[in-house]
Amino acid sequence: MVASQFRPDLMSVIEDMGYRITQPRRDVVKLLETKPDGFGAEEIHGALPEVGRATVYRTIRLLLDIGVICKLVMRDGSTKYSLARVEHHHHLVCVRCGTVEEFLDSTIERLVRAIGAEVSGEILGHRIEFDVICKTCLDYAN
Amino acid sequence: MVASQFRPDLMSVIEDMGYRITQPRRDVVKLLETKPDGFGAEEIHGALPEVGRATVYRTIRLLLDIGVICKLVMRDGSTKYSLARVEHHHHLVCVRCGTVEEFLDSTIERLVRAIGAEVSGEILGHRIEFDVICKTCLDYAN
DNA sequence: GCAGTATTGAGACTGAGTATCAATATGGTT
DNA sequence: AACCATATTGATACTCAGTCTCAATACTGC
Ligand SMILES: [Zn+2]
Ligand SMILES: [Zn+2]
Ligand SMILES: [Zn+2]
Ligand SMILES: [Zn+2]
Repeated sequence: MVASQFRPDLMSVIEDMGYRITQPRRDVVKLLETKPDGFGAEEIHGALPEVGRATVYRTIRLLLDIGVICKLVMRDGSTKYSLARVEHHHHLVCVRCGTVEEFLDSTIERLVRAIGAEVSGEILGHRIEFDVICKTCLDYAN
Repeated sequence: MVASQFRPDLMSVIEDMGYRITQPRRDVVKLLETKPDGFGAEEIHGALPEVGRATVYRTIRLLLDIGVICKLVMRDGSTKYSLARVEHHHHLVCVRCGTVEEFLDSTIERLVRAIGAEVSGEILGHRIEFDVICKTCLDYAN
């Protein structure tokens, strides 16, 4: 089971994968559903004193495994996790405020597939990432 | 000064940037010029007992700053550095042997520029990375 | 060669993430 | 509703990559 295009209840995705529904998992998931712009692990931990640090990291790993969040390494080297709304997508990351936006473009996907034919070896996957200054930050600068 | 298309002597690039020519820097640069496939920082350090660990990391940072190597975060989370032969390029990373190959495609660059117009906000840069099984690993599997 | 400054190296330190393991919570069963 | 087997938790110790500190040393311009 994988996250659908329509953001189902994350807890039921976890359950469907055969994992148990626990209070810590509920807490973490509930919190990150309110943070669509990407969040750090320690940020979650700080906001949930009742959940152990190890459990926060374990839950993040679990959510990564089942594909409902994505991991992003920012330009400054820090790591952010962000809810995955759609299955295959890329990211626009604002270098100023850090906001993460998902990005889809069928043309680029077609091209990427075409490149597979030209390249020696077999392409298994790809990642595309844009460094941007988002609309909000641009407006704010004026 | 930035690395040219023709891999100039890295030491002179360093000198041109106003940094001093030192033995540790010579050692690190010399070693990594023999490792075109990407290398880890500890790997360099292990191979150069006469150079301090901090200096290895400092030299890597310096080379990143002047743009003659690139930093790659592998799928397993480990970090590799790899000589940059050409200025703007992307990477084909073999998920089996870890070999890093540089990749250029004018079509994708044109497309990426075109996307800039469609997107709200301003695109500053991009990164594209392919996970592949390289020719050698494919052949070896047969 | 000298002076002034950039660089070095040993080692302490940080921060993200993982391993350990006894204690606890969960879900299926009766 | 209590019971059991096991998945999960949390405190803590640990690892690993990378950075900081600072006294000692090496460069470079003069
Ligand atoms: Zn995403
Ligand atoms: Zn894609
Ligand atoms: Zn490269
Ligand atoms: Zn490009």
